[in-house]
Amino acid sequence: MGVRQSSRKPANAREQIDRAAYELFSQYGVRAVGVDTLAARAGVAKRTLYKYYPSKNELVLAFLRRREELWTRSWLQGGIERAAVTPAQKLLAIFDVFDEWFRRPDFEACSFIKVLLEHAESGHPLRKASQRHIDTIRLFIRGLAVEAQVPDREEFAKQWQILMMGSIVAAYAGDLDAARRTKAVGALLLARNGIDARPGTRK
Amino acid sequence: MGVRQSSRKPANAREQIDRAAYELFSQYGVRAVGVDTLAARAGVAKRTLYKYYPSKNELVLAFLRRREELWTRSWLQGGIERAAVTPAQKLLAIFDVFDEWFRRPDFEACSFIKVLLEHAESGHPLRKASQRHIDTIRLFIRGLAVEAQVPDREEFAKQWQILMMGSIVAAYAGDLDAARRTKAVGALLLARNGIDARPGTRK
DNA sequence: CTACTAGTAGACAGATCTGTCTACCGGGCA
DNA sequence: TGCCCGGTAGACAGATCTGTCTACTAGTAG
Repeated sequence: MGVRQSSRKPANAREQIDRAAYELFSQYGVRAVGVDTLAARAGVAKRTLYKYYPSKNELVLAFLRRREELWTRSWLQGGIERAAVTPAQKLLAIFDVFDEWFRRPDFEACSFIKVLLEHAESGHPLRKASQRHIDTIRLFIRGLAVEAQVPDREEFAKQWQILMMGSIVAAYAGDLDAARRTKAVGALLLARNGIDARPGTRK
Repeated sequence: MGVRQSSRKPANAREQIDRAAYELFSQYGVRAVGVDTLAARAGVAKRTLYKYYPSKNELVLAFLRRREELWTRSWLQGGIERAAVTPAQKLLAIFDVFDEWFRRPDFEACSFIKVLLEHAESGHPLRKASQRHIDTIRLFIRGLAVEAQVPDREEFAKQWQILMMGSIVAAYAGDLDAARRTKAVGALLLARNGIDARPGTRK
């Protein structure tokens, strides 16, 4: 029975694996999902999975890379670019994008934070990878800060990321308005840095 | 050999269990620590453990309660009371206490956040318990906001907690100065609410 | 046709997880 | 003396976890 489907859907087993990993890991966390569950969800034999990824760890690393591509770049950065024009407006638009995200019934929080908190051992490859992905996001913020001509870019970017991560955790803890609330604090921080993000310019 | 020690250290098996649970769960997270490891660390038979707690879940709930007592009340609230006098100063002192915490080599982040993020299922008892413990902290903040005569206490408390949680995650991701950075943002938020926390009054 | 490639199904090993159970020990107490 | 009580050590059941392996199949290229 299962045999027949192989000809109907031979479409890259690898892509199926990556998709399933993305769905399951981002929703439930990497510790909570086993490779059997994963293979089943991907509609793929466990053997095939281990052909592409020599260990679950490698698969998780690939998941984190995919998360950066789909979540960080496509969804977050893309959403911001679409929503705002000036760099200061883009910074604030992060929280508009978050606002919609927090209200989705399947809101899953940030995978990088989740993986980071799941691994206490400081040298663990998954922990280090999560840190790097978090750094990547901060570098993006820093870029916007530079464009916005914030005096101390580094300090500002770190503060802004603290706001972002705090709002995500708060939303996961049940505060659906966390994005709106955090945006207000962000506006204060921008103002303190001499940036007025709400000029007469439309949108 | 192990027999002899029982008479030397009969001191409440239960207390030993609670201590071990606190150490291991707070450091490594609840999913990462099994009951065997826990019983071994407590120097107690697994049977004894299951006598006091009918399941691991119950043990984790007890751990969270203990965490609230030791971390939230004793350490955090106690530290704040000791460090500051006025409510506004107390709010800012949170980040002084955090600053020292973040620099400890065994900095373990917030157990409530960890447990929350480890359990995706919205109705899960551990998730709900974590949310309640996070609520407790916010109520404490809210109390300080009331004392400080902040106009909108609820909104302020939620924003302040976002700052707190964001700084903890940032510190766990490697930013040792997260507390100092966040304190600066907190000062902005206080100022916006008409509170000047840095009067001539000493300390 | 042959050989190769990509994949399947699923058994298996060995570790680890939660939770239960038996058999035992030693001190306090009536 | 006899009995209970708190605790120990560790075997066990059954699930689940990562990772390996065999035997098979279907499609494709030469």
